Parts: sequence; structure tokens; C-alpha cells
Amino acid sequence: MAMNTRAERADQSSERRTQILAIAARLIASQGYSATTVRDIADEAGILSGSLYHHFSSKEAILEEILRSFMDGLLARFEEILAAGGSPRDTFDALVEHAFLTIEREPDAVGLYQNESAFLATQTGFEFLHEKSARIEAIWLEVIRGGQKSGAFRQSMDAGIAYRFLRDSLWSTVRWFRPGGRHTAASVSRHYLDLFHNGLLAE
Amino acid sequence: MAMNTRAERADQSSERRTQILAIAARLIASQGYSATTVRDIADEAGILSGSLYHHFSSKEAILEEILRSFMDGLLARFEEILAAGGSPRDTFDALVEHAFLTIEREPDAVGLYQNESAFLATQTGFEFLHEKSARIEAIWLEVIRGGQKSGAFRQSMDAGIAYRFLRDSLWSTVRWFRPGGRHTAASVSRHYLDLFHNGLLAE
Amino acid sequence: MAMNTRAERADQSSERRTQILAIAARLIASQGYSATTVRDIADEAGILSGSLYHHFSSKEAILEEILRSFMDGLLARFEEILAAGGSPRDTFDALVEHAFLTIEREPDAVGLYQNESAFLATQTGFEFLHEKSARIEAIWLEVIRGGQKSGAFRQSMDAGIAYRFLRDSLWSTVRWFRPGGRHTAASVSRHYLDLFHNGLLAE
Amino acid sequence: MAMNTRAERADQSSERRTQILAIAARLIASQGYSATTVRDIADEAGILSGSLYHHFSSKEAILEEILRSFMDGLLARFEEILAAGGSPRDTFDALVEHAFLTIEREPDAVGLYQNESAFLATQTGFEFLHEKSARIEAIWLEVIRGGQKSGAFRQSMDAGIAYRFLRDSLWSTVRWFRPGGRHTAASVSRHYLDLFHNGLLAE
DNA sequence: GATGAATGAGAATTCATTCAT
DNA sequence: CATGAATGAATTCTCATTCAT
Repeated sequence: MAMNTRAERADQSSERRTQILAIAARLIASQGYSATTVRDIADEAGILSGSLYHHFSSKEAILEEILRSFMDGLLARFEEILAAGGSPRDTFDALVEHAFLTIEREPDAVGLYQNESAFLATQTGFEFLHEKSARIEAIWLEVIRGGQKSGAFRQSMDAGIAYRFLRDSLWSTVRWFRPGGRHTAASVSRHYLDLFHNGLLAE
Repeated sequence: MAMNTRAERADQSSERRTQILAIAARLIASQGYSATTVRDIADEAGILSGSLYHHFSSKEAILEEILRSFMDGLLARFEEILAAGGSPRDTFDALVEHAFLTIEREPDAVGLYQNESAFLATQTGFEFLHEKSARIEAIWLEVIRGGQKSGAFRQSMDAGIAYRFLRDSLWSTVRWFRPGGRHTAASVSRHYLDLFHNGLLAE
Repeated sequence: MAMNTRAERADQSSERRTQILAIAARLIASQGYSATTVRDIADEAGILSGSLYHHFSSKEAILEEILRSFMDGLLARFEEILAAGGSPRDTFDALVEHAFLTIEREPDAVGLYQNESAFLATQTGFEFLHEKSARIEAIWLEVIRGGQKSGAFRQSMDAGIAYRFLRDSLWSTVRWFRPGGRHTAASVSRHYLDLFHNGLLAE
Repeated sequence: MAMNTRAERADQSSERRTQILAIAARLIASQGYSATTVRDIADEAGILSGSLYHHFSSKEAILEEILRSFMDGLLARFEEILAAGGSPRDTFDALVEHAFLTIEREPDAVGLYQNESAFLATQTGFEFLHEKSARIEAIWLEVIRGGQKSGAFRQSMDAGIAYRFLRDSLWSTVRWFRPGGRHTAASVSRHYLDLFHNGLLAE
């Protein structure tokens, strides 16, 4: 067996943290932050609740780390999609597809964000939620307005309302679209893009 | 000063209950059920937390009463709309309009339902959430499928997905559409009906 | 038996608080603040530790209340003695006598102050310790310097050092002079005044 | 690079121990024993808290070692001064001077002793505090009574009270007399000896 | 000698709930 | 109806200590 180098040990440590963060995300997503106790998390990690504090400074710090890394990852990918410079319509579709991919890959972080972010955004230490959300909103608005200018999207609609409509429709799917079920990110994407593009009415 | 008759006292009691339920709904909608303490509620009602138990048997009973009366009212109105026997398209629009009206009138109950119902539906004592939700889903599905049959709605779309899409889009607006702001139920209805009907794409 | 008036009830409540404060003062004086648990205090009060929080908002709040009322009472009496306008020598003796009387009456508060105040003065919420102490020091310095001017006290001594010397000598007696023992406030006063006045050397 | 011999390593160990003891003494003197955590000590020593246990068997063992070496050193010097066989007055002055020298050299040990010894004396493992203190008290009493017999000190005073008075006055100065400030051990000695000898009154 | 992960006991505090008055 | 005191269980967090590596 190979010796443990310092780097490998650091990795192990990081693995433990990552593992605990995943457990916490799952529990918090399904029960809510308040209703999830540190003991719940520790139990699932197979350690005593006090031992969690060897890895994290507080329950809140766990929540913050989950949300921060989720938001960072999401925003980074959104920026890449925007920077790719496709047409508004193509960029729009890519954003939607990436959102469903994110829900498929990180349903817990998405669910947790959906349930807790509105309240948390007002709490000290979570100001970053506001900042990142604002940037994400700006990206969507740029795409929507770009599409209205280019003639791809209807000019009669209010971009601000359309943004909220898209945001809520998309991310709310985390409540029922769970990986491993009947639907995949790709199939849900197709259905939702169709609804977003064309609406319900025939013709 | 005239003495309170028993009937008058019962009325006062009823008013007090209603008032406390409103306070509780507001707090639970904004902070979540777990994070809202009975003391929070009692403080806002101007009484001590123990005194709440003259009006309600438990914290959970308060939550149940809020949700039950909300669901009863909503479902009753939905049944009326369905029973009115309009075309699928007209019934659809009426359901959407009534949803926004409900959000305008009872934003706290709607918000509370959005945040807590998924988790609560699995708890004993809240089985009614499942029953009522199932009936509401059936109504929407009847309207959607009716519209597909009649040619009003596109037949290519999956009714189940469309239902979830509508449900989530609609009720999620409670997060940003607050009565007294820029938008009214009527104006949001118009925007959303347009998006639902026609989608985003031009032509 | 007399009916409980609202005032009497308030008194009862106040009695309970006072009783708990006395228990806390005794325990903290003998074990130190950190080493005294809220359970220690609650046990002696015959209630559960959580029930303490019905009367006080925190362990620290108990400490603060003890120290604040002690300091307020002491300073008020010192001001009275100063305001009485006696000669520096008479005022000096009266201050010393009152200090011993205070130790006799409130040994726990004095002991607690001796043990914890130096550290606490730097903590937020305990700034009042600095303020009150500064005023007490000013009173002693006024008396000492007044006595030097009037010729009652030796002019060769440093008033600042003399103040510290008196303060420490006086209040440190709380460590061994406990009411009910061989000595009374009056007898210790006499001995200490003799030592302060004349020192140890013969002639 | 030369290998460490066992002796050299033992020396290093001893230096490390001494360094840790100094850190612990400083922290315990300023915060109290209960309020000082082994992590506080380890942090300042630049190691992890668990690593302290390579040097000391427990937190209490650190405290004991600090106090024991302090008491041993102090008592040894007091015995020397007594054995020198000077007059009571000269011996008295030498004891006082040495006390201030000790405060100047080891303020942390003195402070720690002042704050914790009363409580610790009752704890198992710290019985030596009683023994050493008793011997120190005996030395002072011998000098005081010797001075009363020889006519150097006033016979009217109670030797027991005078002892406590001297002890408390002297050692309490550790609270304000810190090396490197306005005063040196020599200057404070002079002031205090003057106050002890002659008191405050003129003539 | 030191690390890093963990333990286990106990700390302060919170909170839904009860009940005599 | 409401108070005020209390309960009892649970919660977050701390901390001295252990131990394999």
C-alpha cells in the first residue's frame, strides 16, 4: 500500500469535510435548516455531534459553505455560457439546460437554496447570497433583453417579470424532479424549453 | 359598561383566535415553522407564551388550522370555478386568476404552504394536505387535458409536466409579489397568462 | 390571610430574584465565575437550570446585576460620607469603617468583585465597573490629599500609592474576615485603622 | 547536521516545558484557571492542544507545577533571609523587599497564586499549598513577634492581624505593579516600607 | 514530538408545554 | 383569559483528553 503523503492526508481531510457537507445538504434540504440538528448530521456521519466542530466552526458555517460553493459553481458556469457569445436564444437555452443539469447533479444544494435563501439573505454572514443572485439576475436579464432586441423574444413582455417567471419555474422543479426517477435533466429540459418557448396554446 | 354575554365573549375569543392565526401565519411564512417560536407569536399578540394554550392546544395545532382553512377555501373556490362549466381555456384562465387573487389576499398562508407543505405532508395529522392537493391536481389535469382534447392547448405537451410547471410558476410568485407593491393580482395575472399562453418566442 | 395585591406579587417575584442573586454571589465568590455553573446555582435554588432563564437572561446577566447593585450601593454610601463634610481624618476613618461594614454585610459581593473585576472590566457590558471604580478612587484621593494639605497625613507619601495600598489592604480582608467569626467589622476596623494611622514601628 | 543526543533532547524538552509553563502562567494569571483552556495554551505555544499531553499529563498538572516551583522558590528564599539572623526589623524589611522582587520577576506566578490558591488549597493534589503557606506564615509571625519583644514594633498590635495585613497588602500589589511600568521593585519597596513602618498620620 | 480525528462529558441556552393562582 | 413560575427534553457548542499515524 502506498504511503500517505502530506497531500493525500490533506485530501482525506477534505474528503471528510466534503462528505459531511453532502450529508448536511441532504438533511437540510429535506427538513429545513432549523429542523436539522447537528446531531442529525453527526449521526449520519457516524461521529458524535461535538466532533463536527473539529471540521466546522458552527452549524451556520456548514450552511454557509454549502451555499457559497453552490453559488460560486453555478455563477461560474453561467458566466462561461454568457461568455461563449451565442445568440440570445442559444444562450437562453444553454442557461436553462444548465439549470436542469445542476438540479440533477446537486439537488440538495438547489433544494436548500430554494427553501432557505430568502430568509438567509437578510442574515449577517450571508450577504454573498445577495451579490451572487444579483449577478445571476443580471445575466438572465441581459439574455432576455438581448433576445427582445434581436427579435427572438416577444417585445410585449416585461423582462423583469419574465425573469422571475423563469427563475421560479426552473428551480422549483427540484421539488419533484429527482435524479433516478422517470425524468432526466435532458428530458425535463426539452419539456420546459418547449413550454417556455411556445406556451400552452395551440398554433 | 354592559356585561359581555356568553355569545359576545365567544365572538371575542373567535376574533382573538383569528388574530393569533394571522400573526402566526405571518411569522411562519417569513421564518419557517421550526424557526418560529410560540413566544414569537405570543409576543406579537401581546400575551405570554403560556397563554396561547388557552386558544390552541399546541403549536402544531396552530399550523394545522392555518393550512386546513387555507386549503379548504382554495379548493372550494376551485371546485366552483370548475363547476361553472366554462370552456377549458376560460376555466384555465379563471383558475390562474383566482390563484393570484389568493396570493394577494392571503400571502402568508400561501407562503407558509409553499415552504412547509412538502415536509408536512409526510407528518401524521397533516394527511389532509395530500388529499386536498390531490384533488387540486385532478382539477388542473382535467382542465389541461380538456383543453388538449378541445384543441385549445397543444397536444404535444405532457399534461403532468405542464401541471407541475403551472403550479410551481404560479405559487412561487408569492416570494416576490406582495400586495401593496408595484403589481396587483390583476396585473400579474395578465402577464403570467400571456407567458403561459404564448411563451417567450416571437411570432 | 391577606390577599395578594399586585405589589405583593411583584415583591415575591423580586424576592425570588434576590434569593437567586444571593445564591449566585455566594457560589461565584467561592468558586469563581467560570467554575460556577448555572446548574450549581439552579440546584441550590431548587429549580432546574433552564428555569433560571425565566428570571435572568443569561449567566452573565446575573453576574452583572450582582456587581452593579453592589457598586451602586457602595458608591452611594461613599458619596454620602464625603458629602457629610467632616475633616479629612474623620472622613478617612468613616470610609474605612464603611468598607469593613460592607465586607461584613455583603462578603460574597465583595469577594466576587475582588476575584473577577479586574478581568471583567475589560469585557463589554461591564464598562460600568471602570466608571464606578474611577469615582471611588477619586473620593479616596480627595480625602488623602485633603489630609496632606491639612497636615493630618504625612506629606512625604505618594497619594496614588497610598490609595492602592489602602484599597488592597482593606478589601483583601474579605478573604479571611468572615462574619460570625472571631472578628466583627468594628474590631477589624479598629485594628486596621491603627495600622493605617501609625504603622508597625514603636514610638 | 549533528544528531541530537538523548541528553540534548532532554534539554530541549525541558526548555519547551519551561516555555509552556510560562505561557500557561501568564494566561491563567490574567484569565483564571477555569477560563483558560488547554487550547489557549497550545495556541500560544504554536502546537495543537493534544500535543500538550506529550509534556504534561493534564491541565491540572501544569497548574500544580507552576505553583509548586513558585512556592518552593519563595519559601527557600524566605528561609535564607530568616537564617541570616538579622534583627527583626532588618529581617522584616528584607522579607518585604524580597516579596516585591518576586512580584517583579514572576508576576504571573504571583497573580495566579493570588487568584486561585484560596480555592485550590481545598483540592486534592494541592495540599502542599497549605503546608508551604503555613510555614511562610510562621516565618512572618516569628519576625513580627520578635520585633514586638525587642521593642522595634508596637506591642499593642495583634500579630495575627498584622500578618494578614502585611501579606494582603504586599501581594495584592501584583494587580497594579507590573515590571516595566513607572515603578520598580525597589521604588515600591521603599514606599510600602514607609507606609508599613510609619502609617499615614503626620508626626 | 507533533498531528488530526475523535470521544464523552458537560456547558449554557432554548423552547413547547403545564399549571396553580 | 391571562400570568408567572416551572418543567424536561433537546439544542448548539466547548473542552480535556486519547490515540493511531
